[in-house]
Amino acid sequence: MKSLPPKAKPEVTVDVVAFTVEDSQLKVLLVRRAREPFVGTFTLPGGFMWEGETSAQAALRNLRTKSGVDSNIFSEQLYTFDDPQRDKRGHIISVAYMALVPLEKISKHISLDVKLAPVADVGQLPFDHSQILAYATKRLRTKLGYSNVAYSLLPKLFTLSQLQDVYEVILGHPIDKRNFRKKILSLGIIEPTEQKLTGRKHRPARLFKFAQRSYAELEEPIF
Amino acid sequence: MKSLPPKAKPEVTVDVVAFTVEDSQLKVLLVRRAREPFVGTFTLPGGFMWEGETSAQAALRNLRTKSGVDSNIFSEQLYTFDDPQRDKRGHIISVAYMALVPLEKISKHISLDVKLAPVADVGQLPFDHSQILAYATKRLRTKLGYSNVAYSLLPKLFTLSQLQDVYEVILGHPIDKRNFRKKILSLGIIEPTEQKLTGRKHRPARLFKFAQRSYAELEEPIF
DNA sequence: CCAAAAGTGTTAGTCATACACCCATGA
DNA sequence: TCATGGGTGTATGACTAACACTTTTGG
Repeated sequence: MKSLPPKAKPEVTVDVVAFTVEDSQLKVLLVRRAREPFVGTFTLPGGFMWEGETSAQAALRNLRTKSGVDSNIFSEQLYTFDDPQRDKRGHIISVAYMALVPLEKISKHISLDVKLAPVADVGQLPFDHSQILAYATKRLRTKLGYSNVAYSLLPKLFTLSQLQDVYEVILGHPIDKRNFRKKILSLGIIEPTEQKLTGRKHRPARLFKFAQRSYAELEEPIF
Repeated sequence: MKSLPPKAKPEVTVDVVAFTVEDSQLKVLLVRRAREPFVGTFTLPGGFMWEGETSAQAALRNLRTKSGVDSNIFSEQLYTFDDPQRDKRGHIISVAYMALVPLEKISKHISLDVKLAPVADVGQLPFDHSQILAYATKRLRTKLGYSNVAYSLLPKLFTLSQLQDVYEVILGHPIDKRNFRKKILSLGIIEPTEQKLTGRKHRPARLFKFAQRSYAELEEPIF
């Protein structure tokens, strides 16, 4: 291998894959680019990392300034994408983050420049954002299997059917209702409340809450 | 949050956690630093990433130039460590890599400046290298459970006891010999050969090989 | 013949899976 | 009273975990 000039250094950006579940579909937040390259097309929100901040801060800052989504959401670093060709402007590496947001915290920010796209049919995204999205989707699926992350996609109170829907949508296959309830309750990560969800045209569902609304890994896998 | 000057950018380095198994212990490769800060102390091999190369290339390049270890080893990106305070010289982020090396490929490079330290008692390392090492150790443990990575720590031919030793050392607990053999053989990731390992003062062991000597993830977890 | 590691099956318990009906409500 | 989703138990098969003795070699 040739020695390149040791003083030429790549620049660092962050990109955020913000997921939510809507209408029994896994969706990702996309924003319209304000600049070249790819002005006007929808991409993952992202931008340059600044000196003095962490990439995690940069990720949330970019998510906030580009989409308005803010406040107390789950996020975690995924992977650093660094193919020298990934951005035509030069060698720009990207630290990718995944954010999980309950729908209620996104809806009000939807606009002409901020949209939710079903992951199943986003099509091609600019840069290597399709690759980043694929990586994030896989990570989310895996993570669901050994942690309580589902809390970050649901409101404080939810029904078991809503919870099951989150699992089915992300795992991509149906789950038996009785087995799901047995399993999830035996893990002790959620607790029943006295409240019920009424006003639907069927039997009211009991509302549950997560025992802990912060990330925790489980001893034994769920699946 | 205040707007920092958008043109100040962090610099990018790579650090490599190179594991091997020796004497029934998980060990990590450390090299003596040639420069300030921390001249003369042992740290993970690493260095600046250059423009035009990927971080994966930078990781293997640094491993090679600082320790001599080369040629066809397993490596994967772990995580990007980016606390602005992690390096006193300024905001320098590090893309951490894990490398897995069979002992035979390391031994000849051991010297006054290159050593193997048991992970169980390395003590504190400079920078945030202890944190990086802890992260790598956890990743390795997890990965062992759903992939064939063990191949990367063993010679082409090995006995079942050697393989079991790798698992026990990394997982940190003993495994029942009969159950281990049953399980690992049922997965089909290794195959028996006709050869035996003789010359020991006990019954010769059959030698096995991995069906595939490249990374593969398993359908079902091993543990 | 002794020491050392190699090699080999069975059993009991636990866990995952498959499966169908009644209930409470709003319209 | 009908349509809709909420809520519940059991039985079977599969897998995990625990366990001890014989074999083959070198010294």
